[in-house]
Amino acid sequence: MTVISEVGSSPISSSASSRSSAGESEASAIRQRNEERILEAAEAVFAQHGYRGGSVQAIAEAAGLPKSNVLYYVGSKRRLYVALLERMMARWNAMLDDISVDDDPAEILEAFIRSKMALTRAHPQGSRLFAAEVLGGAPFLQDYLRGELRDWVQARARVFEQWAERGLMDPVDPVWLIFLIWSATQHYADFEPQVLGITGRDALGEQDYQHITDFLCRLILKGCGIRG
Amino acid sequence: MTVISEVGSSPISSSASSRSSAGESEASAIRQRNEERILEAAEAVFAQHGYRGGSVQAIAEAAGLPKSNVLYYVGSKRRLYVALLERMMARWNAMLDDISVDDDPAEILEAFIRSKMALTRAHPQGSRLFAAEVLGGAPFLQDYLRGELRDWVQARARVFEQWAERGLMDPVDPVWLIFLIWSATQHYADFEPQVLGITGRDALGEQDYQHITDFLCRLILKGCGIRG
DNA sequence: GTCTATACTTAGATAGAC
DNA sequence: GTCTATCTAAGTATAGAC
Repeated sequence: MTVISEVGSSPISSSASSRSSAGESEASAIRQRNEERILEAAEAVFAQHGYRGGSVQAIAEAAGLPKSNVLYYVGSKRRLYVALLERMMARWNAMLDDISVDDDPAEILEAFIRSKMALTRAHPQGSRLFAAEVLGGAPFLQDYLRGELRDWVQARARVFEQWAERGLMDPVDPVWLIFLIWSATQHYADFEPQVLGITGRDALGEQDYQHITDFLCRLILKGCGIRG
Repeated sequence: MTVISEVGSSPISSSASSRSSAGESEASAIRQRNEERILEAAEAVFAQHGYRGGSVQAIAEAAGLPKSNVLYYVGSKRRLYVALLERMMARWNAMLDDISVDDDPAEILEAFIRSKMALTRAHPQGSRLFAAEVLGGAPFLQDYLRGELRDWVQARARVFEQWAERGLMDPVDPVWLIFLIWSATQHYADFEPQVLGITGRDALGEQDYQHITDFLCRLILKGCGIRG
């Protein structure tokens, strides 16, 4: 799975492999530790400021390391950014499991909403990173969007259409439906300051996410004519 | 209406006023022309890269002016950014005022969705600028979100609740409903590369927006139990 | 293998030329 | 009033020290 085309970059924090001695040595403890810190820090910084706006300096400070040290581990700002995007797309792909026409629409659609919401909830920074990348024109993710992800959406769309033909749901445009679900679920991570500002809270808790998920499931299923 | 608190900045391209001679002179033709170019260019650049990532250099190139010249007109990068945010928030406020407090839920809610969609459609760059600002933690817009916008949402929420009490719609959480509408409508501008990549088009036309708007109106109204 | 001093480029801003 | 040469800070990256 090579999500990003632009760069022939060997992933930074992949399962194994290092350029050190012969073949398959594990990364040293200190390296592993520093890389983890860097990845977390960088995800937050890039999520907040985008690729251009996120400085290695800011990442270094957030990771508690000298700037030059960060570059030693990750090679370049670009490679770091790509590694983060790949990590997030891997999470996304793990969520996109397959379904068949014979499954129950209500069950599947609800699982769809819930898993997307869980992904957003589990990785809000990754969600924002993705949002910033797309907002900036998706320079690194274009191929992924036009390829893998598109195929998945089209396949899913066909299933929805068949459900509609069988009268199991309204004949809504399946692609717009998928976008609606994605946008609604992403919103609580990506626009968190707006949500918090308007609701007057200082954080969204597990309960809030429960309520929101239930609300979305109910409204969307009903809106599609499932469980009418 | 002072949307942004941080800076005591006199707006750049306001209706009248200039620092020149005595009082109320009109901006010179050349100034007006250059400022317009700069505002448009800057909106695009900040929308793409955020505040930090958007360089004066990039804005200058997009506007067809030397970098130093841009700074002469706008004073500073910060002032320019604030002016753009204020312009966008003014549009937003104009939209919010537009929605009358009628008594027919279906009519109101549909008008709500349509006006928000029209705003996004009319100013996609402004929409992305706003998105980038909020994604970055809304450092400039916090007061607006916690103040004006919050009040508007709360007032509107109370109306929705009264409708639910009268049995005119399902008892959905009105604030989550508003967020759903905002996210769904914003999505087509903010995540345009994703939408285009997946649908395989190279632009969304007037027809697409019509279809999407109709789709959203139908699904959301039905989902709330209006026109059940 | 780990880290830092140094190089070079671009950033935002201004003082001064026209 | 309009515009540009110039300044200082911050940016990424690397060559070389430990």
